[in-house]
Amino acid sequence: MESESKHSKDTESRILQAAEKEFFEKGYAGARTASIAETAGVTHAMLHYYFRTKDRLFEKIISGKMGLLKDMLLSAIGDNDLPLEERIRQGVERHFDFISANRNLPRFIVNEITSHPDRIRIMEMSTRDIADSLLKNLHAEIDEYAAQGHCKKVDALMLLIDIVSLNVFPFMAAPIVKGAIGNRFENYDEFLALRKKENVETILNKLKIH
Amino acid sequence: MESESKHSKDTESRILQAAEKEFFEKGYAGARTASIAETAGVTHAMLHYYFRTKDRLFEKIISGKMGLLKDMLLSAIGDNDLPLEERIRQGVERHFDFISANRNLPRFIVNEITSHPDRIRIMEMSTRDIADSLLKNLHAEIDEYAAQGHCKKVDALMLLIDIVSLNVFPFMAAPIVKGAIGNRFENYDEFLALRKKENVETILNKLKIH
DNA sequence: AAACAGATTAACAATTTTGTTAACACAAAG
DNA sequence: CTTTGTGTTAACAAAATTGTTAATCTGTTT
Repeated sequence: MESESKHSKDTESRILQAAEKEFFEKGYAGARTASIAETAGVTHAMLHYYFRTKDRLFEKIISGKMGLLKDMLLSAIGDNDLPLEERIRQGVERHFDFISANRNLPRFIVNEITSHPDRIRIMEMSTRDIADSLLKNLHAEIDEYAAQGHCKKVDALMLLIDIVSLNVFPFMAAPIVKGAIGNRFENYDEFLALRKKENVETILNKLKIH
Repeated sequence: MESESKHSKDTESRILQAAEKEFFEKGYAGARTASIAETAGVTHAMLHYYFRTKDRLFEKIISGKMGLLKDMLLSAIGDNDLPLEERIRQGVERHFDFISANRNLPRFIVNEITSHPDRIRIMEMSTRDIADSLLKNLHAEIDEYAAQGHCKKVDALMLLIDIVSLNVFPFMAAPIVKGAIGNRFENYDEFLALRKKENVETILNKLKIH
């Protein structure tokens, strides 16, 4: 006899979990509340019992994952006291790993932002704040290192966008990249491991003096 | 028998045009046939008259735009007889311009591929074929130039993915990038112009010997 | 002009999806 | 052991979306 048979308080979190999966995979419009409920193993009435509407459930997911966009950007730049080059190497790697651990987060965010521009205008602002504080530091550091002749004077904003572009693409466009690489790799993760190294080199290469 | 359109202009193409916009913006699930009809300036019955179902209309759009994915990859590498470096510069620029002229095509394709993996498995194959023939040439050329000491020996596949990553991202993630750049530029197109140059340099920098 | 054929519309029907309600189950407290 | 409150369910209702039909219009053909 399982004690979790009827009155289990974890149905709410089960719904959230199932909803996250559904929303991430199919987007807001494509997600079906019935499908979410089925995945969670409950009636779809429960979904309304806990979250009133599909919209409010979606908002719960959004606000929960919103901080991750922040982390996604922040993880691109290390925060310790290593030499700049090493910090950037670590930053790129951490950023790559972060996206790897949240593979469909970028696509989801981009999608919902473009199809509901109003709903998430807050995010645009917060993105700006994060990027601003991030870039102010990075920009100053690069200038300092460049003045000392240790690296080229590259634009911090462009460098940040380079990092995010290179790291996000192999996950966001995974099905297409998979098609392009064909059978050159055992599996996709093997390719990703190489890609991570390649991205680090590409970024550091932009800083090298030659 | 040549006179196909009896009454109004070509409503069929107007519907197709409106449908493309709707599908590209909101994806298959988010698109509304009524909205498409309204944009086209006709009753939504016309949509069914010409295309039976939403599904068949979608397929029409897909097959029509499918060749563009091909072009998108092919445009990444020039096809004339300039020196390799110049060819790549031209290729990157043409690729950038192509995406710029089809700004939401990448997001659309990626989305539909991930939410209907079965429907478009053909594309995975064709992508592979294109990439294969493209890379075979590029790979040989890079090796040749590298042997002559004109450039570093970089992996052609990685270079291709670099190009596509860097060029696609500022369009695919436009709302987020817009947030990040804040008020550093007059408008987004001004940023894009600089970004295009930056991408060319980033790619060519990977080939330079130092 | 009459007949004809494709194009168009409005009203309607079917289906899908979301949201609600009322009854029921069960554990804990009085 | 009743009461009480929350969790649960099935059946229902409402809304939204897709798909259909029959009647109408318009240009073309005979």
